[in-house]
Amino acid sequence: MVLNMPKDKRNALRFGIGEWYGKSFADMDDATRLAYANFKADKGARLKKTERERLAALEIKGSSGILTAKEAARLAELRVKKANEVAGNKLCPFKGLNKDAICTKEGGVCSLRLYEKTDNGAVPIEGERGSLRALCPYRFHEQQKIFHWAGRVLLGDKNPGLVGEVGFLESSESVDGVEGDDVGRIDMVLVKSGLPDGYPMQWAALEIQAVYFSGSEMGKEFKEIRRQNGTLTFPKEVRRPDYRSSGPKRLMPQLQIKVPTLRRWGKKMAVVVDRSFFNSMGRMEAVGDLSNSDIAWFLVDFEKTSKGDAFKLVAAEVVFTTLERAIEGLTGGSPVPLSEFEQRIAEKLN
DNA sequence: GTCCTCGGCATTTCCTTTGC
DNA sequence: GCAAAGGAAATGCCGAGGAC
Repeated sequence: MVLNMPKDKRNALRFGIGEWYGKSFADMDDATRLAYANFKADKGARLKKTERERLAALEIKGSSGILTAKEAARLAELRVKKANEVAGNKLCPFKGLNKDAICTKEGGVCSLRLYEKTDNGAVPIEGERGSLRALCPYRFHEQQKIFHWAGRVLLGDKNPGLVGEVGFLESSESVDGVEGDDVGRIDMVLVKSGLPDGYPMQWAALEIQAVYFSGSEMGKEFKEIRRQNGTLTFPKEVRRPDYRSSGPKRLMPQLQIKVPTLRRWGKKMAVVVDRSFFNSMGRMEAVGDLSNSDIAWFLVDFEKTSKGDAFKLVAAEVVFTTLERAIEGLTGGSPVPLSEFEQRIAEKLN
């Protein structure tokens, strides 16, 4: 951890942009860095979900040549809107499900990376400490590797069906709410394919957790990149992956709400994080086999083989845990003895 | 002064309902 | 079929405050 080193050394290390619109920040040329820093996405040109779905449906129907005049006009209109969307935005190379999918993350920073200050600017730290910290959940969608991986491990099917946003908790009637409203959703469900009709459905829930950052807004970094004409310089501001916000605050409540129900149903929860995220948590006692677990942690690395290559997502390791051990790990510490805690209270009273 | 945690507001995304 | 409006949940981000 950065803090566990001398202060002068700490000041020479900062987190900066790891990947920007899918490309390695350290390896891109100055002109590209400058162009990205100047880029402003045209949010107004983006298609709505219903428009996107309608376009896809009409394209399929149109390929068989049986569109009505009204449908053909609508298709032409949506194609123009799609072209405008692509022209006014950057593409995301990781959203594998949609062709020409655009990046919708403000600023387009996919991941952070640690840099060391040098006389001439900065160099990225290599090795484990220099690994990418994914900021955007779509970073994990690269070529849908994680879905193939999780499907194979949990369902014995490397090409499972994918379903998003499925409501699984309904509210009770209350003064301010109506009974039956969805109050909780599972982000993604992997469904085993190819089962005979009437055969019990086999599926697993999947959560992806990227890390948020804490520190100055990225806009200040973009401003500095413009000021330096795109050269690779040491990050202007201090930022760090905010594992406390991402783990105990975001991921832990999700697991506490969803896993008990999944456990009653005899289903597993897959959680996909990068290795740095997992290592930032407290130690989790693993169980030896999927059958004894509630949660399967799918840990990924981001590697590149040579300078200039894009980083590739690599399936690194699967760790099986119970919910209880996962909560202990996410909490990230062991309680102090009661006597020590009461001593601390006494010190604050004095 | 710097770093880290965490509370909470803002924004995004999605779903449902309604009316044309 | 489509768009607009409204609401809910999830996510993203900022900044205050405490520790060092």
